[in-house]
Amino acid sequence: MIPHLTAAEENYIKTIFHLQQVDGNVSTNDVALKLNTKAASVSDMLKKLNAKEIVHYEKYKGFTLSNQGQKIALAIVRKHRLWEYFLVEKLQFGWDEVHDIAEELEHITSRVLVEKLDSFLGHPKFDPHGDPIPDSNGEMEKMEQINLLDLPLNQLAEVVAVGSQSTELLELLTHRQIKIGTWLSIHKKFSFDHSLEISIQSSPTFTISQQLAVALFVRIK
Amino acid sequence: MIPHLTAAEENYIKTIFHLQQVDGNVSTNDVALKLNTKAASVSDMLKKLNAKEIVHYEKYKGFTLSNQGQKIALAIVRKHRLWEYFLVEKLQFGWDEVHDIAEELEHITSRVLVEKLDSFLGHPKFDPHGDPIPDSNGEMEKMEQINLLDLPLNQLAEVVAVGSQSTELLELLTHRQIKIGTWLSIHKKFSFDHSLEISIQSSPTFTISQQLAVALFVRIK
DNA sequence: CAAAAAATTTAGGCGAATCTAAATTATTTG
DNA sequence: CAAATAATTTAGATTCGCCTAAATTTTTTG
Repeated sequence: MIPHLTAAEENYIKTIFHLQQVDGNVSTNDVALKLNTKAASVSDMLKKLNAKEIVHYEKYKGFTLSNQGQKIALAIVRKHRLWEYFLVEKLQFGWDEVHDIAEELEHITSRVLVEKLDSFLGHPKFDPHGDPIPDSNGEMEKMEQINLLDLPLNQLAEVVAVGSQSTELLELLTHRQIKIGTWLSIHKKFSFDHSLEISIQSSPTFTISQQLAVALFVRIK
Repeated sequence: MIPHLTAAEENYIKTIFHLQQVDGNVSTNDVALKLNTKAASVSDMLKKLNAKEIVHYEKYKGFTLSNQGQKIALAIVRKHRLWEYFLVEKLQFGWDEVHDIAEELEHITSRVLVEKLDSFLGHPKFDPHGDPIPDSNGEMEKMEQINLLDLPLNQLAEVVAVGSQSTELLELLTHRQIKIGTWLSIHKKFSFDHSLEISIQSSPTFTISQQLAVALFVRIK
């Protein structure tokens, strides 16, 4: 049913999946760029994935993941995000340090391992960056998230994702005591510099810059 | 300093290390047998490992791990056993189920991951099979272990290792409530069939077969 | 100790994944 | 809309790890 896949094949599948998410159309060059490889290598791999019916592909005409391919992609994303959750919540990594390690861990093959890890972690729904973790059927929560800049005044909202994974952002958010799951509301918006006066939970209000606000995504209750 | 190693190279290093433990002399054929490969492939790999100064090798004359090679081997063994400990203690795997998964996990490269995992697990000294876990310097506890058949009568001793990792053995030990760390003593030895009457902790005495006894290794306080 | 057996290495080849350079097809634009 | 440009694919090579078959060296043994 599920063909055996090498780590390289899995990386292509995951990359195509993610590129499809942001813009339905994916090109050979896009994939090459993301994977730090050359367009010629992508062509080679597309032929292989086509033979395994993981992508629909006609040369020079483009390609998309098959249903089969989508399922595989979701399984890989599931593993990646569960491991990220493990690394941050159990091993005390910072969220900016876990991506590369999870990139390796996601290729461990045991299905039982994934399910036991999921149980051990308490079936988390979101990873440390606020991205949803697919369940074993590939279902995941849709996040109706909006940028903090678009949140109405005095509307209580929960931080659910961040726009980047840089160390600098993490440092600032840690200092401000903001993390995924923090509830906040905006008291005032200053149009001059687009800074915001906000309060989190029951603490005193403080001000955040426009640059910080664009990096935060929230969901209304 | 440490050359980059592929998973295949690491597997050869670990195998040579283990074979050296039991019998100082290791042959090309031994390695081929352990790795389910052919002698010709081992020769190929030996040339590569020799070029990287991981083994000392002269053709037709034999080979051994260099100091460098030993260090690498110990680092791999450390990772393997820490992951086994994690799988059994945290994810509730049976000890007979974890070997193959740990075989994959041991090739994850991050050094800081290993140290954080070690902390998270509480710096365990022995893995679920009773084998010692090297520390980050490659040091590990020597186990002065003897076979249960050689334990003197009425001498209290701790189960520290098992001779096989079969499901059948695990099933029996679970039923008998014996595991790594269990304290026991022998009350009587029957020379007819080499069965033993033993007691664990403060429970009533019971009898175990010779076959079971040879599979158990204990250490005297 | 010489011939047979066993162990080891070399030679040559294969599939996976990558690359560069050249060829082909699609797209853009004057 | 034809020529230039961009995107994509093919051709041919390379490295890694493995294979089989043949050659070589070591070890065993009659």
